Amino acid sequence: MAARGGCKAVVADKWSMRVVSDLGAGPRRFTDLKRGLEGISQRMLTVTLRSLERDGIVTRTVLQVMPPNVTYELTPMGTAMLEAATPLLRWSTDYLPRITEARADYDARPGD
Amino acid sequence: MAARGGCKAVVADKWSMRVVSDLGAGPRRFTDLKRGLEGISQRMLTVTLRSLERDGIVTRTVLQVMPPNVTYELTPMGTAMLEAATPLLRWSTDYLPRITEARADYDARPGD
DNA sequence: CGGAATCCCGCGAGATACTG
DNA sequence: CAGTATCTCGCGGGATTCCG
Repeated sequence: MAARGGCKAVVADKWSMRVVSDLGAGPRRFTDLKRGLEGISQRMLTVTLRSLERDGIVTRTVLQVMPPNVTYELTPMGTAMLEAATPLLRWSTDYLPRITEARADYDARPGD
Repeated sequence: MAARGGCKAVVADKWSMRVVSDLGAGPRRFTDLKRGLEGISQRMLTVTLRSLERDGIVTRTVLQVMPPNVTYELTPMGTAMLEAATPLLRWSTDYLPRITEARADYDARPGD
């Protein structure tokens, strides 16, 4: 998916799907998103949001005040993407236990 | 999705989804997969397949002959994953033109 | 608050060579 | 054919600092 030229594909990116998923619940501010995404650095959130904005997945709305107020929101295209991704997200949560189990089995095998 | 401990998540990996997608059409041999995946190196295909096997997404069947004959195939879990991913795969092909366009727009903007 | 800029390190991954 | 082993390099991404 659109992976040419060193730019990362949306779905092949570690954080993009999670950000989009979080934004599915409605518009969020930068700091709120950061709080929700355990383990993301400030830099990566910025980079991820810029990329999503560039791809037309989210909009960025700046209120010129002090302190700044920046809100992110899914575009219709972003909403469509989240809807398309929902079955896979469900699969990942449903099957996580089985994957964990499969890994344990694999790692426990004689392995020569 | 199962991203703890330095192991890469299946969907957040550059090649996993494409391999699974290719295997959706039926069992394939190593070299056939490699031919189908433009740009993948031999090493990355090996690594990707090992990871998918470990996660219980594909099976690896070895015929002990010379030259070797190794066939990969989706497990039921792998098939379930592919089915869950289908809407997102469709989205990505459907919307690729719009993403490309959005990027061009973004890059063409005054940019301050 | 929401960034941008800079520094820096580890690992992701290509290239190449060797094997059952 | 289908790998493994090694070496190497680039860049993904964390930590830190500064700014409007």
